[in-house]
Amino acid sequence: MLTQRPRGTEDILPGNSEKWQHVEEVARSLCRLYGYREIRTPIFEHTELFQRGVGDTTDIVEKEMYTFLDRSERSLTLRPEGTAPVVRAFLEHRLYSGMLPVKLFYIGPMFRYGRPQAGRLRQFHQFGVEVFGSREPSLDAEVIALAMDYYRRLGLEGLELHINSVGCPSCRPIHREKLKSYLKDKLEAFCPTCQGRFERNPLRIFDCKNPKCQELLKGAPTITSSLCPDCSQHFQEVLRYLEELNITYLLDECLVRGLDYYTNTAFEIIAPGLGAQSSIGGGGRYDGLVEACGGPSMPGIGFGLGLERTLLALEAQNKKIKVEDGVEVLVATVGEGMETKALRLLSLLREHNIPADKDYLGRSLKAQMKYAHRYPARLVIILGEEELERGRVTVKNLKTGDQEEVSWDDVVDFCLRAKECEG
RNA sequence: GUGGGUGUAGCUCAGUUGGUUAGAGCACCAGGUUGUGGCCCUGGGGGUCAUGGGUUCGAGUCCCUUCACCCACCCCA
Repeated sequence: MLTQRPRGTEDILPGNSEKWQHVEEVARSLCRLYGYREIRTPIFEHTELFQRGVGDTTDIVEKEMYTFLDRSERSLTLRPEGTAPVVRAFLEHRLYSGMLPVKLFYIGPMFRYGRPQAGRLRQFHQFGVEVFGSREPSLDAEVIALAMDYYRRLGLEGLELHINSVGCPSCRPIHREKLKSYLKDKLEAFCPTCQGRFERNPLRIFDCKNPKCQELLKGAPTITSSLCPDCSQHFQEVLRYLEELNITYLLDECLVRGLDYYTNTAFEIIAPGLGAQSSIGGGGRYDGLVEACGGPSMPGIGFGLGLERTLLALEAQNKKIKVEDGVEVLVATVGEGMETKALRLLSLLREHNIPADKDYLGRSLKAQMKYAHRYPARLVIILGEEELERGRVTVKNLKTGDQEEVSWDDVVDFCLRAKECEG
């Protein structure tokens, strides 16, 4: 269908686009406060970047990527997430050879092919940050604090911060094996889904909602108990810093992030009451990713927040975003030959940064007044033959209904003053 | 990707056991005498009844296809 947008995409229309501008503006100003600078990477990248960066056994890479060949037979992919492209740019431009740490943020569309649902689109938007060059636990705390601060400033309440440590390449495999050997002889009793998870990602079994599976999991080894001393200490310090910052968290040993590159700290932010798409953001540390992408050994940490879901959460909590609309002045005309004067007045007002507009449908004065009210406009300047012959115009304040004649030369000043009064 | 629900004007919905030119409210535009909004009155524009096919003398109404959205799962943002 020619007039139908592709499945899983959205048009952001006036009335809504202002809300997007708001959530983006809050993100930008917050990043400035925290010392993060914006990076803009391409919408598409070489397919291999995501295969290596995200992990080629992940669902994202296996079945959710928008991959295509360009005219030179290069395999390209619309970015499904923000971290791998930022890492790529970080390496390509050798940002690691400058001042560390490098603190970056991005806002933009991501693409994943899946069955759409509310809060789950094929083209969706994320606000994310990435920091390279430090493995200090205090940085983990800052990154999490930034995410929580963002939601707080937007007015969201009752969010849950789930946090866990997924260990490092030296302790995670050990835990994985411990868990598998524990589950091995009980496997028959688990639900089919969990049996499938056993080989692919045994840690995911903890996620199962089936009460029978949960019962069977009691007594299973937890990741916390398998962490190596370094990881364990790092995690404890992160938690301590969070407490110092008064950020409440939920220790969630079931939390396993879906992307391969995470190490140590993993977290997820949940907005209860959003249905199945209640996870509005998440992130974690990825100390091995930069090196895996061919760069130097360089720790990293970041998060990605879903903007559509954030907006949904705001709506669910009845947090209205003020939409700025209307104009300061609407110029109305009466009689023939007023067009030129109206255009000149408009350009004069706009030169003085007074938002102004006029009717372009040749409406009667009555209809122009109605238009002004609907717009809405604060002032209407009426250009009529009678006044203009005396070098004057009529200015009507729609809020108070007051109306007075002002000389043409004073109109701009008059509007500026009126604007300040109501300012 | 799996299972289920829904689909009539821009929006919210009517539409009787299938039966003439498919309706209402809101919104939009114009009038209600000659230079001033909200209310009221009158009129107007706008729908291939999501799509393609089938059953029937006849389908918005019954059956199937496709598409889109919604819900759950999978996964995640």
